[in-house]
This record gives sequence, structure tokens and C-alpha cells, in this order.
Amino acid sequence: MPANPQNMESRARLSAADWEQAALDVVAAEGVAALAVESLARVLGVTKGSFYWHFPTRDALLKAAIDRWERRDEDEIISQVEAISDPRLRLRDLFQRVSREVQSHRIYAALLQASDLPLVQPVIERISRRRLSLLTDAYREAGFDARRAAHRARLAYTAYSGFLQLNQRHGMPRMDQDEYQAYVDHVISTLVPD
Amino acid sequence: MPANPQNMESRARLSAADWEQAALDVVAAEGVAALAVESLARVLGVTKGSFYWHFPTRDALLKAAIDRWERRDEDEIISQVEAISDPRLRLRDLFQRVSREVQSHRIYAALLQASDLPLVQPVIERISRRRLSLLTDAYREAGFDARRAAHRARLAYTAYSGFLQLNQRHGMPRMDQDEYQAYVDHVISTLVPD
DNA sequence: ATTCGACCATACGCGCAAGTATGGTATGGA
DNA sequence: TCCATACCATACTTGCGCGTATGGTCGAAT
Repeated sequence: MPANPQNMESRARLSAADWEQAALDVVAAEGVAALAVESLARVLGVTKGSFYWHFPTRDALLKAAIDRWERRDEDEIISQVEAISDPRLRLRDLFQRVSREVQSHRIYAALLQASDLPLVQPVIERISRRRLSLLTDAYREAGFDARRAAHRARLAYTAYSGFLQLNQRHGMPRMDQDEYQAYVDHVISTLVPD
Repeated sequence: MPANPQNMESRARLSAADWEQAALDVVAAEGVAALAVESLARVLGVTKGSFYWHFPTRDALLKAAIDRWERRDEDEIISQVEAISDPRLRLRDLFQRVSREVQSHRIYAALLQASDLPLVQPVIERISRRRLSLLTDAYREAGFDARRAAHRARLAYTAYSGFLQLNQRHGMPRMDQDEYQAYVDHVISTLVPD
């Protein structure tokens, strides 16, 4: 019996999950448009022939990779945050937690940029709606009426996705670590009631 | 002498400016990726042969169209706003004015989505920097110290571009006209000091 | 009336990345 | 030991959109 082949660092043979993970890495680093099967095969040390055994088409890989990402990072963070009962503390914690995550948001930013593709558009809508209602609920619990809660949630969420767009991808006025944290604090003090 | 051929509704012959304007319409409606010379020629009722007389390449058209847009809408709005001396009134007016513009922002949103192309990336950076410093200056004049002014400006601008991304293009939770205006008012009261 | 140049049509070449066809190799179980 | 299955390589075909080559037309100036 050989050592567990799942954990060997340069496995001779691949599974669909390996392709999905590699696809996510490419998407995070270079965007959805850069996801090509031949180049991805080179990264994995194989050729197209391998790919088309695991997936029928390029879009199938993209969809599978996105689904994998959505299940993993999404449920995780949201469930962690929902554990905090005080809504204002919950919002603060959410903002801080989000500001520290990196890789998962790279992928979301990449998907945002490719949201005109029919395959990713419903994903963006689904995720945005979920996160938006998460924020809206928190603001309602914090004492906002329904209208103001929806507006403030929208403001917070658009600021988040706009930040991803302008900074995470091509660095706008770059910030160092301290200034970034100061910005996050400013956002919290501006958008979260005391 | 025939009637002014510039204003006839289906001119027999085109100029470079006609191509640029048509290109902007396509970009605004379907994004940068949808800008193809053959399809654009069909829209204008001609063929590729015409296009490559006016422009050497597709990218040349895209660049010319973007430049045209940048000169037109950008200088216009900014110079109008800079006329208001009171910084808080100026910010309010800016937000309101921006909220009513449509077409120009469709194009900016499309450019944002295509900001990984080497041709549009410097445009986005240039415009963002300009608008950001416009906001920063206003907040400074309104009494914010340099740090807070920069942060608040960044927050406002990311909220703006995030809104474009999520609503203007593929409509997130859609809003009717009244709710939209209410949202704008909420943003102003949250981000602009009294 | 002729000519010249601006504008356009038609037909082609070409590169890139997706997808197909088909055959090869390695590995575990009978 | 031998076969079946899972995984992979090689060599194609195909479609799409850019760019090129070349020739045609129409209006304006001489």
C-alpha cells in the first residue's frame, strides 16, 4: 500500500477537484478571461487530453470552480458572523473580518469584472442579494427602520465592492498596512452606529 | 448646394467621429468586449473596408472613442461643480448631479469592467485619481483633516463605482425612481457633513 | 469632361483557443 | 498474470474576429 496519493505533492494523476482548485487560482490571479484550458493544463503539468476527460467544456470547469468557491468561503464567513448577537458588534466584526480576508475577495472581484458573462451573472446576483440582506438585517436589528436599513446596507456593500474593484485589482492610490487599517476604521465609524 | 450633409439622418459617407460615437454606444450598451469592427460596421450600414480606412486597428478606435468620452463628459461636469464655492453645497450638488447622469456612467462602468485591458487601465487610473482628489479637496475645505478627507473621499468614490457595478449594469435589487432618490439622499446625509 | 482622392465592397489570410478523434500507459483487482 | 478502467498525449478540425489586398464608386475641383 503506497502513501496516500491524495497528499503527494506532485501526483501523477489528477482529479476534477484539482482542476477546479487550479482554475480558482488562475481566476484569482489573472481574472476569468485568463482561464484557458491549454495554459491551465501546462500549469498542472499535463495536456488538454486530460482536461476533456474530467470536464466536457471550459464553461463546465468555470461553473464547477465557482460553485466550489461559493460553497466554501461563503457559508463559512457568514455562519461565523451570525453567531454574534449584538448587531453593532456584529457589523464591526464583519467589516474587520472582511478587511483581512484576501484570496476569497480576489475571486469575487474577478467575478464582478466578468459579470457580463451569462455564466457568472446569476452567481453575482445571488451572492450580492445574500450579503445585502445580511447587512440589512443587521442594520434593522441595530434600530434602523426598514428603509434606512436597506439604504445603509446598500451603501456599505457598494463601498465594499467598489473598493475591491479600484484597489484590490489594479492598485489605485496604494495604501500601506497602517493606512489601510485606518481606512477600515473610518468606514466603520462612518457606516456603523455607535 | 445640397442640404448640410452633416445632419442628414442616413449619410452615405462616414467620418472617424461617427465611428467613435457608434463605438461609445456599443460600449455603453454591451461593454468593451462587445466592440467588434464587423458588427459595428453592420450597425452603421457599411463593411469593414470602411472602418480600416478611418482607423488602423480596433484598439485605435477604442482609444479614440474613450478619449472623446473623457474630454466631453469629464471636463464638463467637473468644471460645473468647481464653480460652487461652499464645499458642502458643492458635494451635495455633485452627488445629485452624478445621480442623474446616465449614459456617461454606463461607459465608465463598462470601462471599469474592462480595466484589465492595458488600453483602458491607465484611463481608469487617471480618471479615478482626478475624481478622488476632487472629493478630497472638497472634504478638506469642509473642515476634514487631510487623513479623514482622503478616507471619506475614498469611501464616497468606492460607493459610487460599486453602485455602478451592481445596479447600473445588471440590475441588482432594482429600485424605482422614488426609492432611488431616497437612496441618494441617504448617501448624502451619511457622507456629507451638515 | 476628366481626374483625383475620399470612402467603401469583396475576398482572402491568419492566429488563437475550444473542442474532437484516437491511441497510449499505468494501476488495481480478479 | 492479465484485463479493464482511469487518466493522459498527440494530432487534428473548427469558428471567430482581426487585419490585408485590391479594386470599385461618387463627388468635387480643374
